[in-house]
Amino acid sequence: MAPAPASPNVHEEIDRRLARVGQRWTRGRRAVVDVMAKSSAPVSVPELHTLVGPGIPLSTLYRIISDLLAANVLIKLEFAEGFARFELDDTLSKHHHHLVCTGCGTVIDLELADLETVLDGTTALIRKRTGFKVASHRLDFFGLCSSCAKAAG
Amino acid sequence: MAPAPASPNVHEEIDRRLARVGQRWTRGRRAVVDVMAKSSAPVSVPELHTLVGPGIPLSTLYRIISDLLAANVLIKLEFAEGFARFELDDTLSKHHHHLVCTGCGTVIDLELADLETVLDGTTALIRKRTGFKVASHRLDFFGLCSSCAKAAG
DNA sequence: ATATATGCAAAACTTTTGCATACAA
DNA sequence: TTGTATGCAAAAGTTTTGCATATAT
Repeated sequence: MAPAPASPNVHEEIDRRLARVGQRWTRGRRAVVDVMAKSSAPVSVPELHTLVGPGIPLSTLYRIISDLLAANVLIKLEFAEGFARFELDDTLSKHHHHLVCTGCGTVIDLELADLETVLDGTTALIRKRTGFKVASHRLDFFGLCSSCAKAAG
Repeated sequence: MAPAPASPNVHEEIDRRLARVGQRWTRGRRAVVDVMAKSSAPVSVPELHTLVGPGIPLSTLYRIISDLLAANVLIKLEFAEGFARFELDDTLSKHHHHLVCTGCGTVIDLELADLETVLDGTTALIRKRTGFKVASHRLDFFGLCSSCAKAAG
């Protein structure tokens, strides 16, 4: 259900992607990538700041995030919260969707391989109908997580 | 392909929703709802400011938006642009998805009735697998619109 | 008449940037 | 050594809020 944990292969692949755009493998980037690889849900910058400790200032975290986006190591997501969240690129972990709890705000990763087939098939249909050339998609489900559902009765 | 245009019925239904939470039907709200009803894609507040004219200050627009969200007249969307977009609630127009052009940033509304059946069926699966009680979903496709695809060769 | 909505100004919050210094290759 | 990354401080962009006034019902 959660994306694959960080493996040495992932680490090597990130290394390759940083090198490709002339980025160096620094303490700060290692810290950010480690947090992202361990997290089973997208992370915001303030959360990241807490998770990596106050050693790295927010401005640097934002710059690291921006660099890792440019290197195709991370992707950016927004859930109408007023700030952005980030997670490892699908090609580094596994393509997945999100369950967003409207009760407590928690975001849960979810793999739905069966649904992928349908969505991929839709790509051709959209192109024929509209001329739009789909490259990727994003699917979020909103509702109540099991504990919020219980609390609501 | 685009959502249904504003109809008298929609207007009445909005009226009802405002009344339900004790909100008044004012010049500013009428202006905002009119823009939303005419637009075939989600609108940002700065865009709204341009579209309704400078007569209504940004702070008031933000407050109107906030009120209309609370009255379930609008929904809030974010596309990783750094700001939010808004559109009429699905129950006032028609449930649809979005094509987001990564070339020019344009967002296009798209109805995919056939896909809805599959997605609705997925709800039960998710609940059984995870205990998460899905209430709604959101599906965005990213890629190049026909003109950007042409420009890219 | 009375509660709600607006306008203006100020502030809060997220994110970006300039510049001097520190660090990776 | 040389270009890239960091830290600090300041700024920019989006969104929120306090308070007095205006407006809808």
